[in-house]
Amino acid sequence: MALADPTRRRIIEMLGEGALAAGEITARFEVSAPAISQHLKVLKAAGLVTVEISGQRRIYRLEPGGLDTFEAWVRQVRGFWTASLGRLEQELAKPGTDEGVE
Amino acid sequence: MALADPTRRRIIEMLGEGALAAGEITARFEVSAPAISQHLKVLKAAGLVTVEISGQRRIYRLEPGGLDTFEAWVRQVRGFWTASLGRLEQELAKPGTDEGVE
DNA sequence: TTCGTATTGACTTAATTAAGTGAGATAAGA
DNA sequence: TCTTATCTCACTTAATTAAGTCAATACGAA
Repeated sequence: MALADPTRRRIIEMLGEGALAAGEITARFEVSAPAISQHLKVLKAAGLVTVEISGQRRIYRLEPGGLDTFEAWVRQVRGFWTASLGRLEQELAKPGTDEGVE
Repeated sequence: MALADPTRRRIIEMLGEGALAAGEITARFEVSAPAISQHLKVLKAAGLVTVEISGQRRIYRLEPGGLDTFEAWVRQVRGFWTASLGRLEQELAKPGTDEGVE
């Protein structure tokens, strides 16, 4: 699941405040550039973010419909009144349920 | 010309003492990894070195016939008695003569 | 239950590709 | 001559792909 990982959720939160280049996202974490690159790949595959190539940079931004789709999915699975990302943590962390929002 | 650049000649000298992974070559210079990667690409295109992929590593070694071909070329161009790499420096450094040994 | 044995997933290291910069050479025009 | 425009080439930065490690989970057999 794309949002199972806390690092990916933090990326989504960051992008909520505005678009960022891959390198700017990496700078905000302690892990390596490839690690972030791989997270971004998952988020993109799940339809949660989009990329715009600008010269040497890759600008990542939130896909407007992406979180809506995710929210709808969450409601369906758990009921919308418990749809807190924090409380879903254990549920989402279960492996093998990785078909994502899309 | 593949051997016009002193960095590339130093790489060839290093490989003369045995095969090396790309990273080991990089470690012996002060420039960035991509810079070395690009030099290795030129040397490979000129038939002077070969690569063997070994897991995550790329092992570079001298192509046995490569320098022979180069030497023959040098003799043809300058006469074998003046075929010192040092004295050819200015000649080799001329741009636009980049068809190489091959 | 317990003990291998897979599988998953986040991560690192190794290396590369792609894009852009800057210095030196070349050539054409005023 | 001077100067301006173009080209080449070594280089850097930005980002990624590929390969491998490691810990946690899941799972079937003894």
